[in-house]
Amino acid sequence: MRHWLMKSEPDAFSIDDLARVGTEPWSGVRNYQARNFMRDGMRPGDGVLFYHSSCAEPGVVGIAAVASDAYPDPTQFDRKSHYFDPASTQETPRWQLVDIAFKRKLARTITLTELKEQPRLEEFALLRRGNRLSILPVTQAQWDRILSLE
DNA sequence: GCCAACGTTGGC
DNA sequence: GCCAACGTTGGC
Repeated sequence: MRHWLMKSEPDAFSIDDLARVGTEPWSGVRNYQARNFMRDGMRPGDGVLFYHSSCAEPGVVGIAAVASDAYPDPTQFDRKSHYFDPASTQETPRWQLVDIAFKRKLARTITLTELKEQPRLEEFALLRRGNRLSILPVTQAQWDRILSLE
């Protein structure tokens, strides 16, 4: 089993939203590297750190799990969607997604500030300079270390 | 709101 | 294939 971190802006979709709906198709990813992680890397059951970005207190707020294999993101075909991609066709869809299932909310937010203070997390992709990827791989050691802070 | 760091686009 | 311009992300 692999582990991942997935970012979401809480104003758009928060850990509480995920708790409410239970399972959510992770639509709208329009970055090839992030898509490739979903398409080629993720398997049902993989653990996901749910991260709030672009907010007052950025950090890891909950645990989720990959709940499906990758399949075409329907929003790419929807002309009314913000994520519509005119270059994508039903025959050769460009964008894929996976379903994400709520597991639990953390007792508290493990903040980005705290993560930066951890010497053993220097290699963590989230903390790398200029990182903007919305989906990142997390090693078992990083996963354990981050959750030990809870 | 600012700005650094990227990714993408499109002219050539 | 290069690269400038532009758009986006995301912390602060």
